[in-house]
Amino acid sequence: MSRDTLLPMLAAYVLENGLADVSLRPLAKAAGTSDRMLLYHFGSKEELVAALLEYLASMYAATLEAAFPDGAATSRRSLAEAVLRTTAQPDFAPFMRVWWDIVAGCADGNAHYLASAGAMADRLLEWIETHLPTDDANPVAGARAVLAVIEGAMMLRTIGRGDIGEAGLAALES
Amino acid sequence: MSRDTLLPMLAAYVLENGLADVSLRPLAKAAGTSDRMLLYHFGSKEELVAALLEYLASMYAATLEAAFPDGAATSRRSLAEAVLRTTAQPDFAPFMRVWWDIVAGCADGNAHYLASAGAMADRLLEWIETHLPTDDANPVAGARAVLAVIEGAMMLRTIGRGDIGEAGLAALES
DNA sequence: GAAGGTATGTAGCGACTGCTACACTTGTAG
DNA sequence: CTACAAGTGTAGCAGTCGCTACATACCTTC
Repeated sequence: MSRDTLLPMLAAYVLENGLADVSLRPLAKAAGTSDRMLLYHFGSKEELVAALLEYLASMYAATLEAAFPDGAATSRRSLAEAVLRTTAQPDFAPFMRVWWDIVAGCADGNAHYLASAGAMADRLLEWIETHLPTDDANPVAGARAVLAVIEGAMMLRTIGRGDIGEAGLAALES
Repeated sequence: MSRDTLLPMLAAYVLENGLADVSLRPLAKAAGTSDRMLLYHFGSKEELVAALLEYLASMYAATLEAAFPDGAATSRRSLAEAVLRTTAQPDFAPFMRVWWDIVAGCADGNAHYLASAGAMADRLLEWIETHLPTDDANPVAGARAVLAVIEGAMMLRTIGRGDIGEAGLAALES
């Protein structure tokens, strides 16, 4: 049982139960070990969470290409719609919950959370940029516009205002 | 010492220290009372937090008109920029931290958080709608577009990617 | 076979959590 | 003046938290 064998199980537990209120003993139980051993391997809870965030970010990067529709979109808006549709799938919900825990952690000023969230946003931005319509006049600006609208719509959906978010996609029609 | 005299002090403490990990004893100390009395007045921690969320939402509504620039904007984009500029002020930071705690709570499925967050989003949407350029062709759709882009930009700023959010404002140019 | 690092189990520390039991003082209504 | 509800202080319950001390295995290297 090393970090590498532990991390996938820890990540699975966190995706199922959230990251905000995670504690060592249930986490250890889910991974078939003890809090004692988690601290042995990771040094402290803080370092464990940092490793976990890094792992989640890499997991996210690996999943991106597989989980999201591929091929170039026909418009900025349809690309945004496709991403939103994908993140609305039930299997995506656990990740979304963890995502907002991470954002809240960033708002608290936690550097580990900031690094992880930034990496994930950058990865999605890059993915968007490569999947814009091939005739997009300004892919760099376009990707940022799409990302901002997507994230806003995802947040609005999270707080029960998905209708506003969907209507907001109209911002991408130009 | 009733609920009504307690709530402003409790809200002040939460704005200073976040909502996610709040606990009764420090909260009581900040309000000059005891955990015993908080439970006496509110029944349970859950009901206390529910009352607090409602209070924060009403506080937000009352602040909106005062804190944000008034008058009609010259364009959707300049309106979004003005709101973003306001929420970037340091005095706004405490509220933003609590805001992301609330969003994370929504992602957890907490009904009280959902109600509060929804109310605040609706209020901001309404404010945006009334401050759009007077010649906006479609204020209803425009307000939703502006809100989605704003929220996305705020989230990106929170995770240290404010540059992406600002570039994303270009989505509002049509 | 001795030595020494790696790994693991058991037990417990002090601090904190939400909450409650009990006693006590008020303020007010009959 | 009495009765009774509202309000408040003290103390403590059972549980969880991150973390540590201590002992014991194992497995490799000399």
